Amino acid sequence: MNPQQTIRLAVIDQDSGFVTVLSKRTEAAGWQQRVLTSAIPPDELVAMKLNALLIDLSVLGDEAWSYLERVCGMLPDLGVVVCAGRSTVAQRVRALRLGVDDWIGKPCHPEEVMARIEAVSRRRRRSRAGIETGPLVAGELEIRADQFQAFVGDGSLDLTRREFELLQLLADAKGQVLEREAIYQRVWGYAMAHGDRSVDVFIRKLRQKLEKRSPGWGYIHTHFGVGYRFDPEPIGGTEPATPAKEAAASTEAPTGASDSQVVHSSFTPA
Amino acid sequence: MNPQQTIRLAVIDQDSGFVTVLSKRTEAAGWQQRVLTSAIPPDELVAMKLNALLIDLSVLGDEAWSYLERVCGMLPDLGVVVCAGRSTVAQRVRALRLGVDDWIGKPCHPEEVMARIEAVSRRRRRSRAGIETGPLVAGELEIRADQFQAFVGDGSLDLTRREFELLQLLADAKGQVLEREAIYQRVWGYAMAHGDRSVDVFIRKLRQKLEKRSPGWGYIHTHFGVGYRFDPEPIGGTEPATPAKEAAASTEAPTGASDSQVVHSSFTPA
DNA sequence: TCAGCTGTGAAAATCCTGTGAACGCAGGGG
DNA sequence: CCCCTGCGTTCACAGGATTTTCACAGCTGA
Repeated sequence: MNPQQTIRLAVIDQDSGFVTVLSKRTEAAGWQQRVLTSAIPPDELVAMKLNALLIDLSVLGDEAWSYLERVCGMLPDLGVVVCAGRSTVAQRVRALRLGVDDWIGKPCHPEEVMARIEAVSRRRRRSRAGIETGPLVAGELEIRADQFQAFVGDGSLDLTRREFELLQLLADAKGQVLEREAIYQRVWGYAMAHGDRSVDVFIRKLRQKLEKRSPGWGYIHTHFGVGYRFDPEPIGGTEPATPAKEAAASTEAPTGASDSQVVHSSFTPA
Repeated sequence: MNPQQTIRLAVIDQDSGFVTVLSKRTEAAGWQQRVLTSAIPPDELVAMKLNALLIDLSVLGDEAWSYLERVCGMLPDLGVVVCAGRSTVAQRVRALRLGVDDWIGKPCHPEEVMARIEAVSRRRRRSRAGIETGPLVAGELEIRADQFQAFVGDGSLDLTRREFELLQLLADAKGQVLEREAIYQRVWGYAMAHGDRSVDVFIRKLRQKLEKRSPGWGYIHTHFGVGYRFDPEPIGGTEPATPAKEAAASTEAPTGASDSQVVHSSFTPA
């Protein structure tokens, strides 16, 4: 049901006409997109958790090659597409050898740009899928996306598809509070009907299974009136046998001082 | 691992001038290259263990799209680059969406063609490499790709073509859950029609044959709502001859290897 | 304390997979 | 040329597994 992963794209371009047209299409396609008018440090790109980047060469100026080299070096899993008005074979070859995935000449058709970006991120994903996709680890939990399975210390957790996708989503956004609407949208793939409690029910199932296999850890925290947050935290430690009673009463952990930002549904692509 | 893997390229093109020039360069670069003047069945491409393919669209004629779909479907780890004399945006988009990795217009510079092929195959290092060396062994099963046959301890399993390809695909991805769509795409070569149950039927046939020749082993596991996973695991400790419902009834195996979500192939008491 | 949320347990509704069997097709033999 | 056989595909059904829905109880925060 989820073969097509949403594309998280950043566009670095000053050609507002082009960007506007492209944005309209990407939005319609449900991509998450961020537009920038100048180059930003590669580490900020890392933080954006992108899977594709479209850069107009002219924005980069003299730094172009070194910038591309750094970006490709630091984000080996990012699909990088460069576009440029005029270019020579030598430039294109140089960029491609540097690690850039595709080069498109301008003017170009937005549809083709999108198709190429899709191709590039498809390839990245595939190449990572089988080999050494570092499993997501949290607390005693380990999630392997390629196996559709989650593991706790002594074996695999027995999760259904929805449970797994929900857990994966939460764990992927570790530390962030996700609103129900956003969760529903991303796991179920469409908007949540008014009064739907499915998310709550699945949260409960996850909590039960997690508590059973990995007692003494609080994994999923409720934010009243908002949603849920995943954050593995060993609980007090006196009563591991206590049922799914949450540590919601206890005030916030000292660790998560940084991001208590809520992810709103409006940020979520279809 | 070697960062720079030799590229094994096949070129399908009738433009001898272009091919000659390109060959000179690829040879100088140490690539292994095979030149063909007409399309060959995707399974023969599989046998060639390529990591990149360059096709001139005009060679394909009317079959172009279905051929590309089959090739991209059956060889998801292959970098496919299409080149063509004249083309429209719609054609390029269609090809890219079909799974083609790059599209180059002719005339083009050989150096750029090579750079693009490199870019496309850059991330295609798969663990398949190790498998080529010897037969794939799993449980009591041994699969020899070169002979198109599978063996259990005392003799060969006779599998039909589809059965063999399915088994090979699964075993190749031992431990990973493969979704039905992905399986179908890779074995049949094109997208699965909605409601098609062929995969399930072949899984059953495989399970029957495996259980008959190698009882007491669970080879193919079902992940409900997702797909199948190949992983040889001896069932129950003591009585391989009676895989009744006991296995399912047992709550949790402390060993952790077993997973009650997984439906083991069980033979029905007639 | 109150209205609004969330946790829970269980029933009801859906969806998914295993299975047996029929169908159509292609190749080989008679 | 026709029949037989092996293979791949399709169908319909049954039994389960999973998801959704509901009603109610327990909490939360103002």
